[in-house]
Amino acid sequence: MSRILPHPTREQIELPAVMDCLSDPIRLEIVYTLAKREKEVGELRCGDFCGLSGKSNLTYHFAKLREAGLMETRAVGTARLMKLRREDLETRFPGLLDAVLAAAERDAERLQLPVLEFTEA
Amino acid sequence: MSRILPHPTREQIELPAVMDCLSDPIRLEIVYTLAKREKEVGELRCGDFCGLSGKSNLTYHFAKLREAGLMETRAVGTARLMKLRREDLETRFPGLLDAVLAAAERDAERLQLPVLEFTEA
DNA sequence: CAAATAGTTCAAGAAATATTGAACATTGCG
DNA sequence: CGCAATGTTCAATATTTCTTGAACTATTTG
Repeated sequence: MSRILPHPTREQIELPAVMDCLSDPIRLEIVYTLAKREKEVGELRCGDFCGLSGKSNLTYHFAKLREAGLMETRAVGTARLMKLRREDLETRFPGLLDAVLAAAERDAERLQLPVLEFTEA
Repeated sequence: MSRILPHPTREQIELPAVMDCLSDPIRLEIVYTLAKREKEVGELRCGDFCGLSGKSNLTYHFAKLREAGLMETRAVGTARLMKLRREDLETRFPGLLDAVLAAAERDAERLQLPVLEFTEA
């Protein structure tokens, strides 16, 4: 379990890698969920997505998202807390993430995205 | 050479397929070029992209773009004329294409996209 | 310390994508 | 008609990407 997870700097974020991340159903759902719930809870854990796939497969997708610069991961105890790199993405590619999220929202049903309204704790 | 090329209707355009198209360097360059040059020349031909790859490979990528609903292809004589389905994309996923194109424009050099300023005929 | 929890790593296999080249089809032109 | 030009098709291969499970590491808790 590596202590230091490599993240690209803002400038190192590449468009094709970002697009590729968002073209995969599992990763799109992760990003969508992260975006939807970041207002309530700042960060989510790996385990919050166990419904999507097995743990090792999730590790794989999370690595892709992190390496592409879409999210930031920090280790806290035995958990990994993740959040979207909204600002970096917005600075690097203005409007892109929002457009994708809005598109996903529109097609939520078609994409079988989770219904995440007011999940009051 | 099939006479009838299948295109999805506007409503049938799927987000993951669109994102996937735009995550491939060759296809992104095609879309970018199409977008940049549609003001001068309405449509481009397959042959206009021979620099990118071999003809049969281009046929493959064009099919992906067409089947994903990003572009429209019509046969004129022995040529295939293609154009972006801007309106359909804008209606279906507002702001998405523009955000991607703007991102590509910003990174044109990094992505090694062709310099397409005023190519006066 | 022992057990439980959370996630990683690695290797293997499955599946999807991309690339090539040779043969073919259509159309335009002399 | 016959040849050149423009693409398509198909099959084979190469490459990449995704998925799985077993073994492992680190951290917390009792």
